[in-house]
Formats: sequence, structure tokens, C-alpha cells
Amino acid sequence: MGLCGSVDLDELSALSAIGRRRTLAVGQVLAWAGDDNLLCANVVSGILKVTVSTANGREQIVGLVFAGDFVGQLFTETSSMTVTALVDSDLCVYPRERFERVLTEVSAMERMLLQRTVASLNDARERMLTLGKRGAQERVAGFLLDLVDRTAMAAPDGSISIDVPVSRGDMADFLGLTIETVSRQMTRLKALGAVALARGGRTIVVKERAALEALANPD
Amino acid sequence: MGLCGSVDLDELSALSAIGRRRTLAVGQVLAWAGDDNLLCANVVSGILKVTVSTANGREQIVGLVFAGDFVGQLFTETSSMTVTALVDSDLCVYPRERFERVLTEVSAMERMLLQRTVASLNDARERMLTLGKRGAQERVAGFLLDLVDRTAMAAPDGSISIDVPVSRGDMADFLGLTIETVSRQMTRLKALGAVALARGGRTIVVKERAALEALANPD
DNA sequence: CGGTACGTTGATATCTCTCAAAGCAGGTGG
DNA sequence: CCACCTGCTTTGAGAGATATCAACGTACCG
Repeated sequence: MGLCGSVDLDELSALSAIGRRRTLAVGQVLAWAGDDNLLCANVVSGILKVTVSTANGREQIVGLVFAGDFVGQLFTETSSMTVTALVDSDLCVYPRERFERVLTEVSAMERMLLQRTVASLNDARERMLTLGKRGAQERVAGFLLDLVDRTAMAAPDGSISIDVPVSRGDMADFLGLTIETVSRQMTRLKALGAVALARGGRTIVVKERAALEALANPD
Repeated sequence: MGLCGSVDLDELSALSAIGRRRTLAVGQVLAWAGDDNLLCANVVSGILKVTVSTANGREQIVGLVFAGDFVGQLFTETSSMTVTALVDSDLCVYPRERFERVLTEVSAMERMLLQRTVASLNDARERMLTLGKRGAQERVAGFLLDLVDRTAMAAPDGSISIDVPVSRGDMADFLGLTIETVSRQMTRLKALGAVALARGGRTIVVKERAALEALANPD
């Protein structure tokens, strides 16, 4: 079944040695976002939901997990998602770190690819939260903050300036908005004194990071 | 750099043997959604966008790829995403199948996990399209169709009925909508004769799949 | 010095959300 | 067996946000 059906005997026994059967009732939580990431599991029967939340408590389901599916975030120390049973469910639960150790004897490259894929997946899911639940202002401010963290350049006077590498159209597409809405939000950020614009909007000077952060994560 | 920096010498040489350097100008496309999935690549410098599209041509960026990042959909025969250069970019391109063959000598289990993670990632990205670009009607109709394909049960009279495993609230959350909007869309589907509802909306009988499909993928 | 693509701004339309109330189904206890 | 209670779903009216359509401004490039 799922994970168990497609591995060979050695690996299977290594797995079953560390796995424990566990039942979850409707509404019961397997793992909380923010807690230490101690578990991963294979779903024997039932349905679970994986959710992420905004700071002010709005919640977005980023995945549904059915029988045979694997659930858990490998390679991360802290859970960023909450896993909850939607119906009474039966799991085969593994301690995450021991589970990862079982994978240890394979080539470094596949390991790395797996890690990258996992990272991308987490990324994608975080983005779903934005697309599903955030307003235009939060999306734009959040995007700028991400850019700052990735590509910040110290300007001569010490202020932080970023070089927006994409057109307004691409930004809008990425954020699930229209060009006009993005533009209006940029104007708004400028009006609020959070940023200054140059080079036809392609260069952005962050005047008040705190203000940006407040706009990206409102209450 | 990226992929190349964290593998050992044997693997690195195996990789460089099958990789070719390639330059992409702004706007040039590395891979088209719908084409045979022949390539994957490591980005040496530049920025690419990964996009998916609706049937009627609306487009959603589901990922940005920076220097050091890996781009490509392993383990799938056909690309479902288009990869385009946002600025002049430098890549190290690999034939996908040969790249996968290099990974062949590792344990079956890590391979499988990797495949699953990749599948989840693709899933997540497809969902982003829904969240970013589809209207309420498309989201709900599409959700029902996905359910049908996963959990269809033949009713006594031959019609297809599905047992919605989640509350309206969960459905709404998953789809990035509110409960009320989902409910109104369900009512609308019923009014159009596409479905019938029972058990307080928890059981759905698909009367006209074609109608549902038309609503999920409008022009 | 245009021209062209990109960005901004404005007015209006549309869609979804929000708030509120009523309908339904299932479970519980009398 | 019925009445009631509780949670979920549906329906309604109105507010709010973003999309759309259209015009104008502005950088960059030859």
C-alpha cells in the first residue's frame, strides 16, 4: 500500500521496524504548525488535510492526503503546516529523523534533489496561501520583502534598494493579480512612505521595512 | 554552484558528461507545456519563469527560477509547464531521461519518495493556477471532477455519484473561496442540471459530466 | 527627436465576501 | 415516536475589493 508496496524487502523491514500504527479521530491533529517536526506517516485509510495559516489566523488548506499517501515534511526541523484528520483515519507513523536516517545510504545527489523538491513543494504551498487568502496589498508587500531577502543591495547612503527583475505584468501574474492592481499597490506603498520608486518603477528603495512588514502581515 | 556544488566527484563527472552549456535570450523558451519533456537544466545565471495555462490561454506563473536552481519536471513524459527566460540566462542543460538514468543506482525507496514529492509539487503548482486565476464556478466544477476521477462510485441506475468527503467549509478553504460562494455554486450546478444533491449536499450525483467539464474549463 | 513598450491613473463593472437569517439533517432524550 | 437541539447548508441583501476598459504619462532606444 503506497510507500510500502514499492520498496524492496530490506528497506521495508527497516521501515516497519521504526513505524507504529496509530488511529486519528475526526478533527484530531497529527502535527501542529510551529511545533518541532517529529513525525511523518503513511496513510493506511482515511483523509487528512494539510493547512498553513497567516499570522492573524486565516487558514488555507494546501493539500488533502488520502489512503496510500505519504504525509510529512522531511528535512525540516519545525513544522510549518498543521495536519488534521477529516475523517477517522489509520496511519503508520514514523519518527521523522529515524525515517530520514533509513534513507541515508543512498547517493548524495538523489538526496539533494529530493531535498530541493521538498523545498519547492513547501514553497509552492506557501504560495497557495497567498493566492487563496491574501489581499492585493499583502501580496505585493510580501513579494517585495521576499525580493529584498534574496537580492538586497546596499545603496551608497545605506538605504536598501532592490532591482525588480520582472515586469509589472510578470509580477501580477505571479501574485494572481492584474497589472493595474499591482501598480496601484505600488503607488500606495509609495504614498505611505514605505518605499520610493525609480527607473520607471523597476528600482525600489525600501524606506521603512517595518511598514512593509506590517502591510504584508496585517491583523 | 547549486546542483554541481553538493555532489561527489563520480556523480559530478557523470553529470557533466551529459550536460551541455546553453544561453537563453530574454523571452526565449526552454520548454513548452504540452511538448515532449526532453530537458532539465541547472541555471548558471539569469532568471526563468515557469508557467501553466488554462485551456483558454490565461497564464499563471507558478515558479521563478534563479541562478543555482534546478528546473525541469523529472519523471513525466510530457511537460505541463512552459519555461521562459525573464532575462538573458546561462544554463547547463541535460537530456531528462539520461539525467534520470544517472540517478538509477540509488535505493528504490528514495527514488519513490522523490517521485512522490515531484508529483505533489506538480499538483501544488496546478492548484496555484486555480487559486490565482480561476473563478468560483471553475474552481467548484473542477473540484467535483477531480473527486469523480478519484472516488467515483457506480450507482444502481448507472449514474455516477460521489460522496463528498469534506464539509463545505473545508471545500471552500481548499478552493480559496468562502462557504457561501461554494454553496451558491453548488446550487447553480444543480439548477443547470449538471448535478443533483442529496444527504444535505454531501452526496452528489453527476448528471452531465460534459456540462461540468464545460463549466470547469470555460472559454 | 519620435516611437514603442511599459507603467500609471481614472471610471465603471463585476465578482466574491460579509453579515444575517432561515432551512435541513442527524442525534438525543423524553 | 416525537420534539428538540445542534451543526451544517442554503439563501438573501448589501458592501467591498479587484477586474476591466480606456486614457494618459514616462523611460528607453534608435
